[in-house]
Amino acid sequence: MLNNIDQRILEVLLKDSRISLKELAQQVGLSSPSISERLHRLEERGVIRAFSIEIDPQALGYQLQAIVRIRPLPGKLHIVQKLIEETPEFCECDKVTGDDCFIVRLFVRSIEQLDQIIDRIADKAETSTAIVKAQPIKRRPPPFGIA
Amino acid sequence: MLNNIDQRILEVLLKDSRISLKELAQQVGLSSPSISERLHRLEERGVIRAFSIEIDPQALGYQLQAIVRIRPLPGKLHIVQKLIEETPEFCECDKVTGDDCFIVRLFVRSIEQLDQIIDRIADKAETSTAIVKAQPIKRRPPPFGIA
DNA sequence: AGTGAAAGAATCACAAC
DNA sequence: GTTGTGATTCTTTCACT
Repeated sequence: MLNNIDQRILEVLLKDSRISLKELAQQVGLSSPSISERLHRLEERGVIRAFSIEIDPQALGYQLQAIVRIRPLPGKLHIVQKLIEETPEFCECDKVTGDDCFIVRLFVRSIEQLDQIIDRIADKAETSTAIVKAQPIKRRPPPFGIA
Repeated sequence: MLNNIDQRILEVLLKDSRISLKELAQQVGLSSPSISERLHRLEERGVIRAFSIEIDPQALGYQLQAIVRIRPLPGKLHIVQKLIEETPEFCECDKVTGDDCFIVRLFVRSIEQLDQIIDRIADKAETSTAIVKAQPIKRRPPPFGIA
């Protein structure tokens, strides 16, 4: 799927996407133009979805993080989904199989804010809230070495 | 917490972290040197945790995504956590309050692989697996406009 | 926070393997 | 088909305002 050079490019860019092509080229042992072409190909193929930044919620005052399972009441699915999408504190939302229709990640500045936000969907869905105590894996891409 | 200029810098960089300082400066209406200084301050303050890339798991052949709730059996907590960390297909892991000790995100190439990976922890923990059908919110930072 | 000069990097056309 | 070379253009950075 990906050769060794592409893998190393991805590894370097995951740590620092603003690195210059020149330095990236040196780290993987090729010239800048060839790295440039590989980069564009990785973008075209969709392997690199975006060059972005990671923002630290804590640095913005979000002291609490929760994962909430949401089971909309009959007929309320679309209203609930809309409410989730329009509440910016919900930062991840997965529609899943099984009892829980949505599993969402919520950032809040306080328990009071958590309560407020959950309350707003309380009449449209059943919810189970789990406060995040630690993050053994904060976020990483799936392996691209194999295949 | 953040002034308007910093907010706009973050917005632009979220979409493209490889943008040149010059263009970034034009988009927010300041000169390159002042943008450069603001960038460094945002990094030092920890607001920008990293300049990185988003890799698309689908482009790497991961057709399935699951969210798994994991309740280790008595005495098995640390073994289970280690197993999760060492299995690279687990790409997110939150240790949470409540019955479910861990909530993890799992990328796999097939149902067979999903079964294999879940089986490896089946004798050490109870698990509930929910297949991701859609992602109404793929991932976004919490609001930095307010406060 | 802006200006201008010097250093450095990206990109393009083209050559080589 | 992919990689390297060198010229041109653009960007970053630094001293100074």
